[in-house]
Amino acid sequence: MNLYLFNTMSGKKELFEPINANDIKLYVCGPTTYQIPHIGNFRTFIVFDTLVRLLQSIYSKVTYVRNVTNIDDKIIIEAQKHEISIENLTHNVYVKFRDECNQLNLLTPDHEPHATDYISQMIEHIEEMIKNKYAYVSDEEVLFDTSKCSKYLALAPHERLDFGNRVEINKNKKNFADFVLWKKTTKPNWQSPWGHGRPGWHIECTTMSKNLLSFPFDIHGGGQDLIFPHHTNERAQCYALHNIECAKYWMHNHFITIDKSKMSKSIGNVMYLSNLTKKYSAMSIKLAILMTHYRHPLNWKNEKIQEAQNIYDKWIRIKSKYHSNALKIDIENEKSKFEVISSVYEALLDDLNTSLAVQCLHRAIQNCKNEYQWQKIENSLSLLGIKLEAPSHKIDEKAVKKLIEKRDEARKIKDFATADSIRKQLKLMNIEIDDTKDGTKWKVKC
RNA sequence: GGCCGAAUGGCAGAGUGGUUAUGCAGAGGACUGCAAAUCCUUGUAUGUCGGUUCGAUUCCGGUUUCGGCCUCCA
Repeated sequence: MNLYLFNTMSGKKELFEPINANDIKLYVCGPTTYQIPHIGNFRTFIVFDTLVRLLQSIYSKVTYVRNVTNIDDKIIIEAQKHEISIENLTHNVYVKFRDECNQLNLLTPDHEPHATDYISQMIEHIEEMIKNKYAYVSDEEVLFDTSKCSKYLALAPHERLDFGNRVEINKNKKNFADFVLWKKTTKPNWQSPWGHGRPGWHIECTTMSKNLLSFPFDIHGGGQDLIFPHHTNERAQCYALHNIECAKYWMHNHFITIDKSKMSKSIGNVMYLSNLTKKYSAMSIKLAILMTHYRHPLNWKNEKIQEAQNIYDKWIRIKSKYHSNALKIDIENEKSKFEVISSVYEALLDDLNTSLAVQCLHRAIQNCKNEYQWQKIENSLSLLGIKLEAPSHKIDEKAVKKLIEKRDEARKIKDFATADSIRKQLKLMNIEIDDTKDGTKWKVKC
């Protein structure tokens, strides 16, 4: 069983060979909790959720870390805007974020470190970098000296470091690409050897990954836009501390676009899960995202979610067939609980080809003959983190049954006008009915 | 400007040097009082110009268009 992953570092699909097969270590850059993440942000978390599930199916232990950046300029601005404390803002956003993760059936990471819990370790690391001559202190900040890192642009070889005309030049910097490790500020502030201030963005991830996973770890993931400068700088910082690569494999997902423009808060073309779930189920939104390969752009359209919703609804209907005993067979042992559709698995092992995996699922579902095979299909779906569950609504069952009885009576005396009007009434209650040989069945519309 | 990526049927989207996936939508049929669902049948595609090849959607080169990164970013 070989897992191939596209490594940004080499620009190629590579055979995944773990550093230690007894404990696979994965770090994914998580949300900055100034605003609830939009669906584009969630693409990353959905993609790496699938990766973690796949890794868990192969290896006995997977340590998954996804951080929470809870200190950042944007957070400070947002808190001021709403006249609330930074702690309140970041906590509120984090709670909502976790709720949306649950709706999307995302695994809870083994560690979800909050940046503010690691300030003292960040300070230690910055001190060490200064000692190793990779960092220097200016009037305003502590800066990282990128010229000391010979392979600084290894992850992003196409970047150029001579575009000074595009950005305001910071006179304190020795090199244009140098970045901030510690910024001297009064609000919010932590004490440090360089005075009051707060850490730079890049050191946060380095410190958290070092503390929870140690270097080097297996996989570092995130959105494509983090390649430069964030991940480039994380690499550089690890070199400054240990003179090694921090991660063996770097994985980056492409963006969600709307009208071909990247979905981003700065453009303002964002979609939020809470809006989408008013019309579509969270699972079908997840399915819609997994129907495109993670390294390809995903242009968001309502038609696309509707398609996923149609597919998901159909799967729910098919599932109910296998729970009706009609096709039940004896399952010999517990084995089928762990078996998956091999074509689905192979697709996932090939650089997480979730799109192909869904297509293989269509075929498997089409050919499914018995409950044993259905179990394999559900196992395969769970590799994608997709649960087949009809949404639960508060329904007055008695009222529904009464209406259906009334309709059946009308049908018996061929009063179809009354029968149809009752059906309309039920439809308004979000109830779908189905006239079968065994009588009228009803269910809540997905 | 530098670099990178993409281009496939109505839509979405994989794979593949030769038999042209798959899904959604559409059309026709079966079933049904009518629906819904289900089943059967069905059409349409590889941006453009060259090259390599017996054969290219696939490999190579040019070109066009779109998008991304270039210290806000998933």
